[in-house]
Amino acid sequence: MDNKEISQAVIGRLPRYFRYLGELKDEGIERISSQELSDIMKVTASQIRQDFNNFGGFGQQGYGYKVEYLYEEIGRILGLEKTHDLIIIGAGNLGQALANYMNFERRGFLFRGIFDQNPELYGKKIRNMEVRPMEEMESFVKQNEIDIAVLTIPKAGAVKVAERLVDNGIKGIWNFAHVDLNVPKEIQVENVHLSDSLMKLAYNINRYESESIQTPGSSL
Amino acid sequence: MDNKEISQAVIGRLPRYFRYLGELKDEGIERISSQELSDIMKVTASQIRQDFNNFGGFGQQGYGYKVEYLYEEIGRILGLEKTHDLIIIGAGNLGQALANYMNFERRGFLFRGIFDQNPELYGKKIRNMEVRPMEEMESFVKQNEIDIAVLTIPKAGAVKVAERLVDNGIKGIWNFAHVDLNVPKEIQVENVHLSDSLMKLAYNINRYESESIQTPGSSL
DNA sequence: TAGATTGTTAATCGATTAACAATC
DNA sequence: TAGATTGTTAATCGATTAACAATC
Repeated sequence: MDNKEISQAVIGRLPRYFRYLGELKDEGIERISSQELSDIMKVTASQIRQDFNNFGGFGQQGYGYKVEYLYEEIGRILGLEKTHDLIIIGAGNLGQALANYMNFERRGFLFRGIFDQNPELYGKKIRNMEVRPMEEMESFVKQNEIDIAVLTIPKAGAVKVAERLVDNGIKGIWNFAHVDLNVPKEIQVENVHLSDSLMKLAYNINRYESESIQTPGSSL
Repeated sequence: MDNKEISQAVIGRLPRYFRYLGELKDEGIERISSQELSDIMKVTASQIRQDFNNFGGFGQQGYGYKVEYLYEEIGRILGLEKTHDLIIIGAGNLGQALANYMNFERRGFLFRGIFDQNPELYGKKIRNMEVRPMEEMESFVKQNEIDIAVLTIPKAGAVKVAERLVDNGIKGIWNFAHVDLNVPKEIQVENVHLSDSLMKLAYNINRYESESIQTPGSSL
C-alpha cells in the first residue's frame, strides 16, 4: 500500500526480528520495549524503532510493542501468509539437502518438484518427489505456476537455465550457483554464494591473527 | 601489515572480484582498467579503485591493472595461500552436501572430520571420512589443530556446541544453525541463515508484484 | 610528448544514532 | 497525573560516487 521504497538493509533485518519475536512469543512474553529488544538482539533501540516505523507504527507510547502482534505484522510484511510454490533444479547433494529441509514448508514454501540432467537420477525419490529430467522443467513451471526456482547446479549451466526459467514465468530465483545470473530486473534473485561466505570467514580469521600479533604493546 | 581497519562492506566484495578476475585470467586477458571491470561487474569504476586502494596500489596509471597480479593479490588478501583445517558438525543432508563439495579444497579449506550425535551414523563414510561421535569433537579439534568448524546442526544444540568449540581453540565458525551464537569477539563467525535468505526473496517477490499492480498509470 | 588511467581528495548520498516532543 | 516509551526529526557517521591531479 505504502509507496516509499524500503531499503534492502532494512529488509535484510526483518527475518532476524521475526525470529526473535517468535521466540519471545513462544516463551509467553506479551510485551517488549525497543530497549529490551535492543539488549537481547544487540542492535540499537533507535534502529529498531526506525526499522518498524518504515511500515507504520506498531507500538504504543509508554507501553512498548505487543510481541504477538508485532510478530504477525512482520510475518505479513515478509509475505509469509502467502504460499510460494518452488522447484529445485539440480538433485545433487545440496539440492537434496534443501528438498529435505522441512522448515521451509512451515513458512509457506512448498516444494513441488526437483529436476536434474543426469538420467541415472530420474525417478529417484527425494522426500516425496521423483527426480524429473530437465526437459520437463519449462512445462512443469507453467502448468504448476511455480514462483520460485532454487538453482543448485554447477555454474556452467546456470545462466542458461535461469533464462529458460524466466521465459516460463518464474518470479524469483534462489541462486546457489557460483555465478551472477543475468535476468530482467523484475525477476528477483537472491544469491547464496557459499564459497564467498567461506572466504570472508577466512579473511576475518587471518586478519584477527595478524592484528593480535602486531598490536604495539602486545609483544612478549 | 597495514593497520587501518577495512570495512566489512569492502571485504564482502573481495570474493566477487576474485571470481571475475579468475575468469578473466582463464580467458587469457592480461590487463583490465577499472572502467572495463566496471562494465562487466556492474559496479562503479570509482568503487573498484577505492576498494583496491584500501590495500595499496595494485594498478599503474595510464595502463590499468594486470589481471593475473591483481588476482593473486586479492587471493593473498583473502588468505587463500594459507590452508585451513575444518570439521563439520552435523552429518545430516546439509553437512554431507558441504563435505562432498570439492571446490572448497581447491581454495585451501581442508575437510578433516565430520561429527554427529546419532549413533546410527557412526562410521558411515562421507567422502573419505567416517562420521565420529560428538564426544570426540573436543580432543579431535585440539589434536588436529582445527581452525574452522562448520555448524550444520539444529539450533537447539548449536549454542552449546559453539562454546565447546571455542574452549578447544577454534578460530572461526561457519554457522548454518538458525540461531545467533554467543562467542567471544575474537572468534570469527560467519552466518549462513538460509531461511532468512529465502524470506528476503519472498519479500522482494511480493513487493514487486504489489508495486506493479498499484503503480499509478499502470491501471487498466 | 600526449593520452590514458590510476590514486586520492572532495562531494554526495544513505544509513545509523541521538534527541526529544508527542502521547499512551 | 506522572512516568514510560514510542514516533519522528535532527545530527552524525560511514560508504559511495565524482572529480581531478599525479604519473605511467
